[in-house]
Amino acid sequence: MDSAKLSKIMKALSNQTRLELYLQIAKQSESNFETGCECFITDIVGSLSIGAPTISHHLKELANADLIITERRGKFLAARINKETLQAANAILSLIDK
Amino acid sequence: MDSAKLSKIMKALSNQTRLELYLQIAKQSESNFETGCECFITDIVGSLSIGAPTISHHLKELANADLIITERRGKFLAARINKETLQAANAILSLIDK
DNA sequence: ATATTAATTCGAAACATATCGAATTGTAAA
DNA sequence: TTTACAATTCGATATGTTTCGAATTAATAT
Repeated sequence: MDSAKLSKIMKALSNQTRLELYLQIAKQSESNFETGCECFITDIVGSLSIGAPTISHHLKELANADLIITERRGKFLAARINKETLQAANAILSLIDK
Repeated sequence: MDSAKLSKIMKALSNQTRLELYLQIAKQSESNFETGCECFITDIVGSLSIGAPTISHHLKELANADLIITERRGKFLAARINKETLQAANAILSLIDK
């Protein structure tokens, strides 16, 4: 991974609200192992202190950085962590503190 | 580490130029093990395509996020990686892709 | 002392981001 | 087929960021 890609990932996680959104998706995905590690956004909306339009915007940024994968399930939106991206980023940063 | 702190770290690494600056400091520090893993900024300036004022600004952002530690050495500025911060951030992200 | 080099500060311009309310679209339920 | 709910789009505003050039400070060398 090059620095352009890595900086994009960092940027996606640089906003506190967006980072919390990402961490929530990660947490929910874990506890929903049987449903393919997915998380319904509607279940998160209430716990973050921002409106739906902003959440929609943040989700797009996370997806754009390949940090999450979203899919519509009827009326709802499901999201899950894209582990590959996080692992690749981790790999680079781990090189530094060896 | 809480999400406020983690998002600040991410923000500091979210700009490509600033990330490259950080990675350069990491690289230089490694090869200068005998000098306390320090890196002289003046040696980096030429390799980045931005002016000195901007580098000064970026260094402040990195130091502000506790990602690097800087110290004046006479006419020059020395910088080194603050491993604690990176390790703490890595620890959180590693929890996700287990 | 003066000139030189490294780095910082300041002010400004250009650009990007976060957030909102209102209006809209997509889907399912009554 | 209306109603209700989840999510998105749009336009606007306020705020933050990146970068620069000019001026300044700090330290060294001539």
